Amino acid sequence: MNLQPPKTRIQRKNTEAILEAGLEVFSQHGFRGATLDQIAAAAGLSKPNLLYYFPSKEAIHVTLLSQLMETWLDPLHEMKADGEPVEELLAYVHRKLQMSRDFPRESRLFANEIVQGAPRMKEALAGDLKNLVDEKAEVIRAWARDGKIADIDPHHLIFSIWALTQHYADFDVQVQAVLGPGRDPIAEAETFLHTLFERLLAPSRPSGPA
Amino acid sequence: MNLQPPKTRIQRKNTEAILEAGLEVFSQHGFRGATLDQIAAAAGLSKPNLLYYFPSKEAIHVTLLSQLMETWLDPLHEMKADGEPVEELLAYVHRKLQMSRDFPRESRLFANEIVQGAPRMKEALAGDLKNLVDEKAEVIRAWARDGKIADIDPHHLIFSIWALTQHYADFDVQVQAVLGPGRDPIAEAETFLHTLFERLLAPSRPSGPA
DNA sequence: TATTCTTTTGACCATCTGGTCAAGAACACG
DNA sequence: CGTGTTCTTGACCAGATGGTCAAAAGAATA
Repeated sequence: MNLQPPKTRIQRKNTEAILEAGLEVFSQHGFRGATLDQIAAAAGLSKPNLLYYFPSKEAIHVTLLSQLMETWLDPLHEMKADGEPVEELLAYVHRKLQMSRDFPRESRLFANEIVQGAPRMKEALAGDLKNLVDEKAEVIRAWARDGKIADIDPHHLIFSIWALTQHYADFDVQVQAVLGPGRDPIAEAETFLHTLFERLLAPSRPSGPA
Repeated sequence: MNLQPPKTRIQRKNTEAILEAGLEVFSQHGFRGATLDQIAAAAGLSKPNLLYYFPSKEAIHVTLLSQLMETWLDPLHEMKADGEPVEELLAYVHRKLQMSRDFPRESRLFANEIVQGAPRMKEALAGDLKNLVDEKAEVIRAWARDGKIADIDPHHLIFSIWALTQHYADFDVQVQAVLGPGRDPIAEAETFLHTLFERLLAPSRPSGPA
């Protein structure tokens, strides 16, 4: 078992290479679809060498998943109760969409895991994730109560943000196939989603300070 | 190789059982994650017997996928240019959400395939799917031009319907984990999505006959 | 340079998995 | 009932795959 922070320079380099390779391969083929040989090759190591750094295939996967969880929750964490509600929510949408652009593999790794029933993540979902979402849902509910945004279900609002933004990473092949070549799906999505959430969130009877 | 429509009663029964089992197993584990033994067991057959009806694992998968494609496009097909625009679109959302409720395995089978790059479906996506979507996008564009609905990108509108409805099937574990027990996610989604699309589609300056 | 600790690897293994095959069981039908 | 056809299965196989191990090669340190 390795220590949490790799000690030597060479250890750090190789564990990083393995995780990068694992991300690449797992996100493309899923856990069972990925092979140690693929990952080893992608990391530029021999299979036994790879297993010198991680005790098993599953260990690599688990490490990736738990690292990912933090990155994944970050954008939601950044949404602050004391900001301007619509702005805060639109900014959250923006951050999530940027993640689809910048970290599509991470998104697909996550998607693969969830679609298949999250066998290795259920606790995290019902734990950290649920807690954070519940907390932010309360913030959103308060905004709605104050008439700052429309009165909609906060949980489903958050789901809709996830669904709409991650779609552009997870279903990228489909999006590309349907749109055809020469387009920038995420740039277009930026505009579209801005409009969508602006309209969805606009309070019925605006209560304006300013 | 089997004839398209299974001849004998027993052939029909077994091929059906196999496809049902395949759907169950593939949708839960993905193509590579599924094993012939699992499928055979789920179908109540021995592995060699299963291979008497389908020449290979891939053949089962392909059969499922192509059958699925039709079912999948149906709800969009039903959206008619001569209906009331907002109604037609909301009805489409409704149908898609019902599919998430009634055919979650089909949705996940599809999701698995797309997330992993659609290795066995790319042609279908760029062919039938793109054609249908382009056609319906034109209908939507016309509605927008006539001021019947808001002027938004039709392709991304369709993507948003897919993303939002399929999310409740594909990411069901996550939705359940976050919402906690004792709720009916899809019933709630029905309300939420109705509101969302109503607001999104409402034309800026209503052009009303009636 | 000698010694020790870390890193790397070739050879190997047990198991799993997709798929084959020949022979037996069940069935349809005259 | 007899016979040809369809259906089913136990035994088997080759290749892939996750993982082991002992020994070699490379740092690091003295």
